[in-house]
Amino acid sequence: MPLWEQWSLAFDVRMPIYRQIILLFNQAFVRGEIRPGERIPSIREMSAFLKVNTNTIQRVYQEMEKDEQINSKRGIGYFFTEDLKTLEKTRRNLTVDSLRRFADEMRALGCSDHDIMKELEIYIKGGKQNATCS
Amino acid sequence: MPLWEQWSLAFDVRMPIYRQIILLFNQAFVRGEIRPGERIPSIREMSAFLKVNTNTIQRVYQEMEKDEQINSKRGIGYFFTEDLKTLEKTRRNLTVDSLRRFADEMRALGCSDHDIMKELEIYIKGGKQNATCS
Amino acid sequence: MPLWEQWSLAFDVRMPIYRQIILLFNQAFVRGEIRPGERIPSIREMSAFLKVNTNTIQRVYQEMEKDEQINSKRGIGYFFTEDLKTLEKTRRNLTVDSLRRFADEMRALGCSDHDIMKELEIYIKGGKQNATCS
Amino acid sequence: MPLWEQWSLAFDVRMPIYRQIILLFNQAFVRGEIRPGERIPSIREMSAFLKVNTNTIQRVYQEMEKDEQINSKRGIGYFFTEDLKTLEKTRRNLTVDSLRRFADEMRALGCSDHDIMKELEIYIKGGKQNATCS
DNA sequence: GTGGTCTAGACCACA
DNA sequence: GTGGTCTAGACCACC
Repeated sequence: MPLWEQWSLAFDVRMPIYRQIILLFNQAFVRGEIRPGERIPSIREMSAFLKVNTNTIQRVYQEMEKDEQINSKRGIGYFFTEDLKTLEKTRRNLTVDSLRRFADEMRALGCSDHDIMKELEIYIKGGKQNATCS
Repeated sequence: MPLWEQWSLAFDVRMPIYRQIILLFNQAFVRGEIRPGERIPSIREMSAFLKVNTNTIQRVYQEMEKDEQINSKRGIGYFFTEDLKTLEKTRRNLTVDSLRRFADEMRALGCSDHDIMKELEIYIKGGKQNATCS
Repeated sequence: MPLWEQWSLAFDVRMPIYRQIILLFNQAFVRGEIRPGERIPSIREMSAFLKVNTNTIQRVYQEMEKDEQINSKRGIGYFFTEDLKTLEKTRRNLTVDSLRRFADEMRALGCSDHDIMKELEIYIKGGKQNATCS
Repeated sequence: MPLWEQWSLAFDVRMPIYRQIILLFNQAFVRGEIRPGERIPSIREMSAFLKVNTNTIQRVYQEMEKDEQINSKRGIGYFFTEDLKTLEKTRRNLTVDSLRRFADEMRALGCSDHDIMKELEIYIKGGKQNATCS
């Protein structure tokens, strides 16, 4: 079963659909579930898989091509880049974005650095309790 | 000097102005910078402070009222709730939202729980280097 | 203890405060808790009791005087009417208003007349269960 | 003929237009005149039908979305929820609101439970006479 | 085309 | 003065 068939899209959670799809591609790429150089489905196939408009997929591929994550070969299809530096750059970008946003949000709530670590530890390990956050 | 005079709004960061303002209110509320029961500026005052339209502030206040964080008294003004449970609920909501989003994002990149903690520690302590994330 | 000291006002439940107060007066009048001809508190006393603006009470008394439920005697105070027909008219008005509104609302939900009776019986007798309403 | 084309709005009956529209939607929903999952007219269509401003409809739809009665899909439209629990919840809310308000109003007039049933029966069956209400 | 946001400005009832 | 509602119209991103 193709990887993307199990992707689920959240319509309108303040992130446009085409960005959600790009993110899912990137995450699968970083997790190693897409091999460098691998062919990706055509726009029509993909839009059928995800049940979204072809224009949306069109835009997804355009943006990913602009970021050099995929290459189009006219008349053949789209292929993931084989450049490992791109992979690494993607990983870094996604990681530091998450880290920065998370740290900023917690500090805005008055949490000290120590609190943040503690909250996260509790959340990951325990499940649902959280500390007092100063 | 009023608290809100130093608030800065980032126009167009993929978050509508009214949501940004709500977030700023909530964060100040959680940090303890707003006393329960305190009166908040009138719609007209606030819109002058933040240099946005009165309707935008109106919307902010109405949404916050629906979440029971403030109460309106017609012809008098808006007042923060005195219910400390609301404060606690707000804190919890903001905290677990951040935690969940962060953990989900990192796991989607293939990070183990141990990796997540390590990445965060490095980010907070060190500055910008990050681990390899498995 | 004066009757009105236990009256509670709901700020902003889509019924202006002055109307709420008039309603409370009328209900007490209909229930027989106010004797015809009885003196009612001055505007200043009443506004102190209910913790509302004197203008609000002013309006309450004006409207009630217009409806001939109270009479003002200049320099002395306000007094409830001694006209029993007024009392009866008030009772009728309040009753049919409630009945009509209730019946209209239930019919708008698709309830038959029989359903309405049944729902009401269940609500009054039982507490919280209600029928299926067709 | 579309359902909503026969809806009539009462301008200025102490209930804002957007609330009236929400109520009409809810009542039609409860009466089963709207199928779960059905698409509802676009904001612009609806504002043309009812001859009110687009913003008013926008507000209607947003409030209904927050109550989980409809879902928005950006660039596509609004759709009624398919969750039957929401339908049932709506029915219950509207019903018990009516029941409670009615019972409270009648009791405030000094009616016993038995009187209330009797008054309602007379009103529904007979037309306009009402009992004496103790 | 759709929904989403924002502005400017008006009017109202209320306190 | 306050909050509440509504309109007209603009602009945007998205599908």
